[in-house]
Amino acid sequence: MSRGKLPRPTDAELAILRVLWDGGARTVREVHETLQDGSGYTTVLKTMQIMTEKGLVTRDESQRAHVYSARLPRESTQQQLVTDLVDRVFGGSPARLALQALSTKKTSPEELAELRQLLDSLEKESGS
Amino acid sequence: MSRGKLPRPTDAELAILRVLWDGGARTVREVHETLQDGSGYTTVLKTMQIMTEKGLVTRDESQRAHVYSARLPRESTQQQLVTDLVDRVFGGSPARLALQALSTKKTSPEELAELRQLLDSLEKESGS
DNA sequence: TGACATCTACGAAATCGTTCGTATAACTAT
DNA sequence: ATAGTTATACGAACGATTTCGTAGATGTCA
Repeated sequence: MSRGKLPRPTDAELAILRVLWDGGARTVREVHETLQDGSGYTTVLKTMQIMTEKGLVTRDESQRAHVYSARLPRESTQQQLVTDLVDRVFGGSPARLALQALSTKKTSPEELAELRQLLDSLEKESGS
Repeated sequence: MSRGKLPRPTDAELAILRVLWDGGARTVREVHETLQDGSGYTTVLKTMQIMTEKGLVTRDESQRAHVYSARLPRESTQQQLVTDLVDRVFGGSPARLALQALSTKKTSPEELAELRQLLDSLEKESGS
């Protein structure tokens, strides 16, 4: 197992991955305490066990309280989910998604500058 | 029913919505023929009936073969799904998602120009 | 009219995601 | 050692999604 493409994480799984991405390796107890949703301890445990089977996380069993880590970095999963959404609802055009995302406003000048920079490098590539 | 916020469409539902967005109002048979996946006729029918209950589509029952239409335009659903993804995996920052989307390349010069134009108008707003 | 085609409605099965109760193992401290 | 705490494992229930078989209604046509 744990070979090949990983499945798209579910909502509950994503919430757990966010905790692992933000804080690094964590035990079930730590994840459960960080998630301040109403879910019970065994619910989080069960979900993390399933995530282990799916290969979404790895775990270190050398201690009594197993220590879980995200298998892929945040950026890989973001990329996967973006590509997925682009294919399913934006006809395969990442630019369409970007336009839609940016039209929600809430973008800081710093982020706008960063985007402009990326646009520059993309145009340089295609225009070379 | 059919009031308030609509649920996030599932994958099968999205495939059907794409057909309705692309081609306008359609009967179950037409949708089924357009979708060249292996799903059976009654599967598509059942899904579209459920979508009617959820309010994702409306239907005209005046003919024997009911005619279905997407309840929301493509853009509204795209917006909903983008906002959803931004909140769930991009810490609420649409610009982060845009950056991730654009770094997949596959963006035409026309789309780049369009993006640059959007950036211009966004910067003008924030800088006013 | 009768045979055939086409459509909706209904319901049931299979799978998945989420939840948690309970059992059991392992550690802690008296 | 014994009681209490904390961990994993297991399995079951529930709802949602996807699938489709079958029944029954409606239309067509020779």
